[in-house]
Amino acid sequence: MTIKEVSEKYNITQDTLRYYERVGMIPTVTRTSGGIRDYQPKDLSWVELALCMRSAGLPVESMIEYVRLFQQGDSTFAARLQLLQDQREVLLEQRKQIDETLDRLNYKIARYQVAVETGKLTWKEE
Amino acid sequence: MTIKEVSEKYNITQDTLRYYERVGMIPTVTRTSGGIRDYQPKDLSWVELALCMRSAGLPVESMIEYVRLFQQGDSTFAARLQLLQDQREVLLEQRKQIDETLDRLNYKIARYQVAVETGKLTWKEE
DNA sequence: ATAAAGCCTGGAGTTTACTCTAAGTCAAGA
DNA sequence: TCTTGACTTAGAGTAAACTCCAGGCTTTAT
Repeated sequence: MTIKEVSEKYNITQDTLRYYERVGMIPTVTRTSGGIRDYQPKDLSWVELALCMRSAGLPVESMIEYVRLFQQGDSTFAARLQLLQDQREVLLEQRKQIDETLDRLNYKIARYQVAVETGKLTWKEE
Repeated sequence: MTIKEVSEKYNITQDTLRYYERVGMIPTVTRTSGGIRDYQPKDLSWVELALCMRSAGLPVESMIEYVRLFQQGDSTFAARLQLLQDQREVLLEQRKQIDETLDRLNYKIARYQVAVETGKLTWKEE
């Protein structure tokens, strides 16, 4: 699969795909004899994992570290487990923040709906 | 309340408080006759709102726009409501992404826990 | 065979959200 | 009054994550 096809499949730019590879967020992608990227299923699964992590807001650096550990082989199982658990904690905390903000937004939205209908505020400022 | 006290209360730097004010993410803070910031309850509630939005990852720019609308007065109720609803959509989507990533992380964590115990992988790569 | 399109690398540029610095002002204690 | 420490602004600097560009290969279609 060419980089163009992959970029269209996942709706990201080719530059981003090259960037992910360059910084080590995914391992080196399979190449043709001419040096052109030819994404194999294994390469795609790394791209998918990287996109999944990034879409949740996890830092590129964590993914780089995970790939680094992966490439060091089976002796890094425990370290990889720890890294994944740490990232899970980050996400749980992030989700908590989002839920708190959603509560606040919902409250304000409800008040503004009344304000829009009646033309006046039912609370003091902000 | 001095900027030092506010920064300690919310655990952010004084620089960040000044930055939020400078870019218009919160309205101008009350000053003493000498020009020094003296946060009033109303100023604090703006700081709180700003921090709440930022902690959920919402962009500074959205908050700036909200403050801008707020300062234009009662004619902007509908626009403010729309803005808040848009931000809610962003957060709901973000939470969805986080939940998907959490599912993936939990799956990998479970497998690595087995791998750490047995010393070998129970799946193919990545 | 050659032009055009697509891909390559290395490196520079951009955006967002701070963070730091410099040079100066204000305020409380000796 | 003077000094010391906190505060002020304007502007420069930084980190993260892309994004763009130049100059040069590779492949495909004519």
